[in-house]
Amino acid sequence: MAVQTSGKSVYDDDFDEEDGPAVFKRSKPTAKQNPLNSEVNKLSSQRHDGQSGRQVSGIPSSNGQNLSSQKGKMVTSNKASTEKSPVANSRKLKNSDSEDSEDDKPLSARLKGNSNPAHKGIGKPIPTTSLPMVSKNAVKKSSEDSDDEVPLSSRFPFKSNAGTPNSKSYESEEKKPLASKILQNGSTLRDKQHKSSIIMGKRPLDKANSSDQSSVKKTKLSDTSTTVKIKQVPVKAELKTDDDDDHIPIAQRIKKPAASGNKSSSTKQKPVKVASSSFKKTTQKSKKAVKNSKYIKSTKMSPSAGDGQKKWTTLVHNGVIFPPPYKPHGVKMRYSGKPVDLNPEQEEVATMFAVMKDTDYMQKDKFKENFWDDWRKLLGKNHVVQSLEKCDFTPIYDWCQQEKEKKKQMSTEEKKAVKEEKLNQEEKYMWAIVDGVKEKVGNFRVEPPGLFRGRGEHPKMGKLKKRIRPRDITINIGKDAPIPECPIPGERWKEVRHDNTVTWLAFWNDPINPKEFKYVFLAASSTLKGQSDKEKYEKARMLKDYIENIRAAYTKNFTSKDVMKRQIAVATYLIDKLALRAGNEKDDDEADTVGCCTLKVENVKAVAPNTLEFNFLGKDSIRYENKVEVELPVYKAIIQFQAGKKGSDDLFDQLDTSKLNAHLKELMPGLTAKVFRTYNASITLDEMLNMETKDGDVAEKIVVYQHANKEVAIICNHQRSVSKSHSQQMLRLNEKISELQGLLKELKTDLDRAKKGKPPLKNADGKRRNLAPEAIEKKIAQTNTKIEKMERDMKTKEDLKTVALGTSKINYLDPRITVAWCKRREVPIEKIFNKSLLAKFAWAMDVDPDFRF
DNA sequence: TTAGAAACTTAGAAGTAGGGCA
DNA sequence: TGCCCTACTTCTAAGTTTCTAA
Repeated sequence: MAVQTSGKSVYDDDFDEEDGPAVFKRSKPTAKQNPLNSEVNKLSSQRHDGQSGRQVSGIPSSNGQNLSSQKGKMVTSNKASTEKSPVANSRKLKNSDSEDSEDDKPLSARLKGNSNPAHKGIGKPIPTTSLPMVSKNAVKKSSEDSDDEVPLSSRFPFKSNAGTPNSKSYESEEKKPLASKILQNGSTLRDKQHKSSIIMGKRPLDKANSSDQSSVKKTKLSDTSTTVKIKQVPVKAELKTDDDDDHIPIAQRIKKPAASGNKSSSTKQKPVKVASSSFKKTTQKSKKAVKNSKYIKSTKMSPSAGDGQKKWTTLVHNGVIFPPPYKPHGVKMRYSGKPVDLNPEQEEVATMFAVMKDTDYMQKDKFKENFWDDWRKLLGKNHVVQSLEKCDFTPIYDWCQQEKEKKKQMSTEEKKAVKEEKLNQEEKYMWAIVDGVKEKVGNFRVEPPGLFRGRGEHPKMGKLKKRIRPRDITINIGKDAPIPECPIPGERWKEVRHDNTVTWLAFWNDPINPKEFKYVFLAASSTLKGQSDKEKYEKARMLKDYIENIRAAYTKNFTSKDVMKRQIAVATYLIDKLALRAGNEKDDDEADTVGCCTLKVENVKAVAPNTLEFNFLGKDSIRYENKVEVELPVYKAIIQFQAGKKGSDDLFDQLDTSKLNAHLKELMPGLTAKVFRTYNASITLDEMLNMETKDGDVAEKIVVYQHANKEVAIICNHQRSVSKSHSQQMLRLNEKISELQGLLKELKTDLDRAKKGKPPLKNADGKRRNLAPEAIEKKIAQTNTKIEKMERDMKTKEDLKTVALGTSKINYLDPRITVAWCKRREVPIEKIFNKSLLAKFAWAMDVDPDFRF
C-alpha cells in the first residue's frame, strides 16, 4: 500500500518491514473494494438515524471533491441509512519496534505529515506537515474520487519525507500576555499515600421511603460526615469572617486534611470570596516547577472524586429550586373525535405527550407504548379514553404553539422583565459558599416532570418522569450552616446530611431508575471541579511516561497462552488505538450499547489478511463504524476469541471493566481505561498545534486550531446530528455564490469595455454600471474575496456538520495546551474559549507558553 | 469475589440570546 | 425591523470508576 508523501510512502519506509509494538497503519480500501462507498453521496442527504437524524458523510464540495477527502479515503456502511452516523475510517496497526523514540506518543501521532497536495485543512490549506491523522467518521469519499494514491482515513498524521517548510519553530513570536489572564491557585497535588488513612463512609444510604434520618450513617470515624434529623431553619448565609487562611490558596484550604479541619475549625466559617477572583497570580517558582517537571508526579496528586477524602470544611447553600406547579390550560383533546374532560394531572401528562408531536419519538412504538402505560394509570380503568390510537392531541399541541408564539412576540421590555423576575427568584439558589468562597452551583433547578427521552432504542422511553418533591430530596450541607428552607410550604426535605467527603449539594432518586440518583453539584467553574479537572489531565500526562512500557507489555501478551491475559492485551490495544470506551455491563432496561469490554462477536468482523471492521452502537447510541488494519497477532487473537461463539456472545468473555482497570492500575498508578481517551485527545492536539505553524492572521490560526480540534473529535467519535436547516443553508450559500459569479462576469465585461472606451452594458437589473476601470477592478477584487470567503465558509460548514467540537474541548483537551499555544501564537484566548470555558479553565490560564502535554 | 450502590464525568439535544444582514 | 444564523447555555441522559457489603 502506498501513501504518497512526495511520492514516497512513509509506511513503506518506516514501518512495513518491521516487527514490534503495534502502530496504526492506514489500510486502503478503495471504492471498488468497498461497494458501500457508492452509497456515500446518496446517504449524505439522508438522515441516518431514526431519532436524531445524526449522520456522517462527505458531501462533494463546490469543486466536486469530497470535502473530507483531505483525510483520505473512507469506508462506510449501508447500515448507516437507518442508524446513527457511520464512523468510517480505515487504519492500519502495525509493529513498530523501531519507533522507540516516539513511543510516548499515541500511535495516532506517530504517522505524520502527508505532503499530498490533495490534503487540505478546513477552509484553508494546511501545511502538509501538519496534516492530522484522524479520519474516522465524517470522512467519506465518493466512489468517483480517483486519487487512489491519497491515503485512507487514518487517525494518525503522516510523517513527511519531503521536508517541512512550515514546521519552523514558533519561538520568535512568543510571550504576548493574554488579554485576560486568570491566574492559577498554585495548588499541590495529592499524596496518594494519604488515601488509606482517610476513613470512608460516604454513600447516601438511601433506603427508599426511609424517613428515619438518624438511622443513616451513624458512625464515621473521621467525623467528617454525619446525618441529622431535619431541623428547618431560615437561611442565614452571612458568615463570620476569618482571615487566617487568606494567604493560603483556595485549593490548599480545601485539601486541608481532616485532622487539621477539626470540629472547631469546621464550625468557623471562612470569609466569603468569589471563586474566580481568588485565583492568585502564580509565582515564578510555581511557573518554574511546571516548566521543569515533565509532569507532576503521582505522589503529589490531590484528592480526587470518590476517594473518601474531605472535600470541604464549610458548605453553605440554599438548597434547590422547584419547577412551578402545573397550571391547567383547560384545552380539551379529542377522543374518537369528541372533546374529552381531563383532570389537571391527566391533562399535564397529555400535554407532555402533545408537545412531542414534531419529534422522532412519535415514530417510536416503544415511546407511545410506555407513555400509554403510565398515562392510563392516571386516567383510571373507567375513563372514556381507552386507546391511544383514538386520541387526538392536536388542540393541546396547537395551544402550546400559540403560547410559544405569544412568548416570542413579547416586546424586548417584557422579555427583560420576565428574565429579571426569574433571576430574582433563582439568585439565591445559584451560589454556594464552599470554605468561604462563593462558588456557582451547577444544576440547582430540580428537573421538571416530563416524558423520559432515552436515547437510541431505550426500553423506557416515553415513561412518565414524575414530579420531584422536597420529600424526595436529600440535602448535603455544612454542619453549622443553616438548613435551607424548604421552598414549598408545608413540605420538608427527605433528609439533611453533613457529608464533607462528597461534593454533591443535593440528590434525589431518578424517577425512571429509582436505584439511581440525580445529583446537584457545583458548576464546572468551581474550584472543586477545577481541581479534579486538573488532576484528570495530570494523570493523562503521566501516562505519557508509561505508555511505552504499557504498549510493550500488551504487545507481548497478544500471544499469551492465558486467554484472559490475551483478552486484556487486545482490549487495551483497542482502547489505546481506537479510543474506545471501557464498556461496562448494562441492564436489560437500558439501551443496548457497548464499549470495548462488552463488544459482541457480531460487532467485529475480521477480514483477511489483518483488517478488523467495527460496527456497534456506543454511548448515547452513537454508531461507531471503523475499518482498521491491525497487527497480525491482534487479528489472530480476535479470530480466536470469536471461535465457536454466536454473534451475540461476548467477544471478550473473560473480561470486564473492573478486571481491565485492575490490570491497568498495575501498570500505572491510577490508570483506568478512560485515561487513554484523555491522553490520546490531548497529545494529538498538542502535536498538531505544534506541527501546524503556518503564519497567518488570527483567523487563519483559529482555523488551524479548529482543524486540530476536529481531528480529536473524530478520534473520540464525537458526533452531532445535522441541523434541520443545513441543506437549506448550503443551498442559500450556493445561490449567493452563483449571484456573485454572475456579477463578476458582468464586471469583467464592463472592464473590457471601459478599457476600450465603450459604455457599459445593462446589468441583470437592467441598469448600467458607469464606473472607471480602476473602480471596476477594485470591485472585481472585492467580489472575488467575497466568493472565496463564502466558499471557505461553506466548506467548513459541510466539513463540520456532523462533528461535535465542543465535547472534546470541554472534556478531553488539556486547556493548558490551548492556552500555551495561544500565548505562543498571539491568539487571544477568548477566540478559542468562550466565557464559560474561561471560567472552567481558570486554573490553566497562567501556564507557561512552552508548556507541552 | 462479585454485585450493586454511589459518586462523579462525559455527552448530545434543545433552548436561548444576540449579532449580522437585507 | 425582522429574520436568520451561530454561538452559547442549559438540560439531563448515559457513561466510568470507586467503594461497600454480602
